[in-house]
Amino acid sequence: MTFDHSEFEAKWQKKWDDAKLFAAADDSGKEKFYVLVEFPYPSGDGLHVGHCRSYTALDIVARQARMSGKNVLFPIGFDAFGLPTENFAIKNKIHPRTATDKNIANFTRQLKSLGFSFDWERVVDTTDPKYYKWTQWIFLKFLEAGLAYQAKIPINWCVDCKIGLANEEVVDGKCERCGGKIERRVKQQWMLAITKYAQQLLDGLETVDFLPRIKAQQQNWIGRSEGAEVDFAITNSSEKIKIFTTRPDTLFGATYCVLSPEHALLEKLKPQIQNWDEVAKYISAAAAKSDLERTELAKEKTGVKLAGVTAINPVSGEEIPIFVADYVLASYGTGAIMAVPAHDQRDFDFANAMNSRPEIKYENPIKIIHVVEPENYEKISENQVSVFAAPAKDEGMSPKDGLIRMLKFQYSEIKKGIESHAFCFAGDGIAINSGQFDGLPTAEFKKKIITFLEEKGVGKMAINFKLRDWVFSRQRYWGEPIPVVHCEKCGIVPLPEKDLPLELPPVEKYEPTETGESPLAAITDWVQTICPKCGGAARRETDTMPNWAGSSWYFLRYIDPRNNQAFADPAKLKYWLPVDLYNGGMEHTVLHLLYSRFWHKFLFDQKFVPTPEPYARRISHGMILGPDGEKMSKSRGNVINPDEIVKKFGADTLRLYEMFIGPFDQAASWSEGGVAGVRKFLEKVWRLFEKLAASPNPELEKSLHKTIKKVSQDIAGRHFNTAVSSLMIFVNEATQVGLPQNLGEDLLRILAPFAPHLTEEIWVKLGHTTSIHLEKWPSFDSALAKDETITLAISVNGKLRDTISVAAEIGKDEALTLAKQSEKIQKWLDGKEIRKEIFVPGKMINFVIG
RNA sequence: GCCCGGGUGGCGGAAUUGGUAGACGCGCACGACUCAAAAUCGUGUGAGGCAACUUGUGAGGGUUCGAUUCCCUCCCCGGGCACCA
Repeated sequence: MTFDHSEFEAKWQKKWDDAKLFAAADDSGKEKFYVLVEFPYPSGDGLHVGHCRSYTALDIVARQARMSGKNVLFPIGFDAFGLPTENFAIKNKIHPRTATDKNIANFTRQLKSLGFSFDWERVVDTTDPKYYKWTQWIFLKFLEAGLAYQAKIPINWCVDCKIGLANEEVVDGKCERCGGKIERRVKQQWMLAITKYAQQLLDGLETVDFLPRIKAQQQNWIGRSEGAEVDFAITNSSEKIKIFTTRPDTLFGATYCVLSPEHALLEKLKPQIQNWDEVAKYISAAAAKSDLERTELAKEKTGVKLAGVTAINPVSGEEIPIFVADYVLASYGTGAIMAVPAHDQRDFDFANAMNSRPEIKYENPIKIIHVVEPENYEKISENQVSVFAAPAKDEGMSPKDGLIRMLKFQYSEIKKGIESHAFCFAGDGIAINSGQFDGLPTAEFKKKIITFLEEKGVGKMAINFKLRDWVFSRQRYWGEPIPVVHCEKCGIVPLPEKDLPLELPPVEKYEPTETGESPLAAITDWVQTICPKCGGAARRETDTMPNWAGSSWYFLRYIDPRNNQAFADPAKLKYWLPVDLYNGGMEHTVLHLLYSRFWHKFLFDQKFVPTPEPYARRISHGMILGPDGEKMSKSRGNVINPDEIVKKFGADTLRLYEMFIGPFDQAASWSEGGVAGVRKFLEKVWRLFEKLAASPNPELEKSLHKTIKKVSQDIAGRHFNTAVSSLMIFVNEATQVGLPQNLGEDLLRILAPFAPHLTEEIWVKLGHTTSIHLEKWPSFDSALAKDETITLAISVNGKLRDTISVAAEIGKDEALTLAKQSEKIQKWLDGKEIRKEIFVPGKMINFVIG
């Protein structure tokens, strides 16, 4: 009557495994197709239904590609270094190696229980020394190229994890993993110079097919802005302030400069700064604040005016004050700015804050000089303007009109030479109060002023990125050891290649230390070593790599996973690269995805890989939320365990349900009822084959061809939900009229990638001796997939009034004649003049009447 | 504030070179089978209306013979970035 999935799912999984049915061949004459899913972090919690969504979708793509004659590489592995395992190991007093092996075994069991067509011959594990030998090797290449370096810098220190973090790992001022507090700590750290690749990482995005939101997020993170670097001379000093601005056209309005509290110039100017005590106090107060505090307290701007030191505006020649203020960041641009309070919101706020202090207000208030007038007042948006005090409300005038009236009045005063402290305008426009440049539109002004500055030797065109170099050191045990030694004589000495891998030593205690040193530092006989260069005493580096290291190149290792001479054979790399389709979570867009593109671009420049980009196409799946519509979490108690669904309903049901749940790239809530509905569909399929129809059915054959067409197109477009629904429609129809075997076999073929176990079981029951998964993907006959008769909609004045059934190829005249014969239509047309008759072939007719 | 998504029945969602809104599934109602229930099968199901018909895709405008789809203004939800000069 119905089927018991437990009777055949495990059976087929084992048979496919034993037969190595899905192993990719490196020497195939077929067209290659590399399908990649982000390899999981084998956590103690086991597989998440979110993994299943991603893996099932790409499994379908991989299976369909195989059936269509492609040589498919669909690998899987484990990204197993990382904090949760280490913390689990510490808590339960077991070695992280043991915990990792156990977790990998559990994940493998779960992945196999879902029937994914992974190539199990190519599994990689980032914590395997045979694997991380090459992670270390790539690190040494970075070192050789000068892109890995040590720096003493303030880093993001997670208090709970006791570990330094990259900027990318800090979310809302908190640790990306544990959500704990971040402190600033100055530490000697290994860095990777990802900023050297900022432009390439940006340009590369134009050459690949990434989902628009992924591309936008990467662009956002890289944060390129174009502008100018300008030197401001300092009175009575040979020093100068180098500033970066994106608005060099507002240079005539620069009425003060600001240095960030960390700026090196402050120390140099110390002898001239008359209020050094006050300045020093401000600097140390700023240093004590965390980044989060700095931005949280951003509402009120603070700062100190340097007494006895001023700068010279290079175009106006005006002497202007210098401030130190923490609204200027040391890490961006040159760490110093020219401030244009008339055209920058932040500078305007700061100027107002300072001008409210009596000692500044009465002595020497900050000038607010407007140098840009809006070109078209009607077009300005309200958020380009900020005002010191809201203008008086006028009866019957919209806020925007009030604003425009105020601006027009203010600018007429400004042009009379009166300074206005009332407002700031941040938009583009036409230059005023800018000497010879008056009348120039913003864009043109920018070009001209840069040329002018270059000729005068006080500035140049400049580009800045928000992207910072990658903090690559971690002070924990469970990561790849950084393969260098510190020699008193020779300095930093890389380990020779023959000494790789540098394995993690066994250790008694892998707890993090309070001092912020790696647990490895305590293993004296491992730390103390000899210098490979001079043979003298040396100390090993005790920091390890971040968990992003191993995942930055794993897709390369899949191509040649057992190679001991190289990370992969160049000929194999040339055959398989780039990855044709890569799917993963949105949460990795500015972490893993950016890092791995960076590593790949570096390896390309070093001629180790044949393509400049690793991934030709990147897509992303939406999250699966709990039945309550909230993110699944243990504390909410809304976690769905795939094991339970597989046990109760079967792997095919879980797979099919997760495809049917909604559009692949959008978030979707779990629904128990939906799972049951999909299971019912599969039972319907089963019953259909228990009693096949004897006679052929041309009508049903037409439907089948339509279904083949739709499913093929939907897999290509990754509309898995509608592919499932079209399969349901066909099965419903077949249930009504009976399914002949020849049509049933094609149904099984197109259902096979979705429900591999059930289709294999039925296939064999039909008497076949080879696997359905070796079958050819059916092609459809366009003539059969087309309808001979169609329903033509007839509307009057755009409103549907009747439908008629006609031949698909019907012409306009004939259709109109038939339409006019309809009683319903006659009623609407009766006594009215037909002004227009519109005929859309195959779709509809519209009568426009008076 | 800026940059991406998204807003359609009781629910998940379908339909966009503009052309019958609500496919498919869930839920619900009724019917068949059954002593009964479950399962299964069948019928119906946006709202209002006996019906003719009216109305309906976040709100309001616009273009069009015709708008979920295109344009303008705005609201709400989700994600990312944010004192980035």
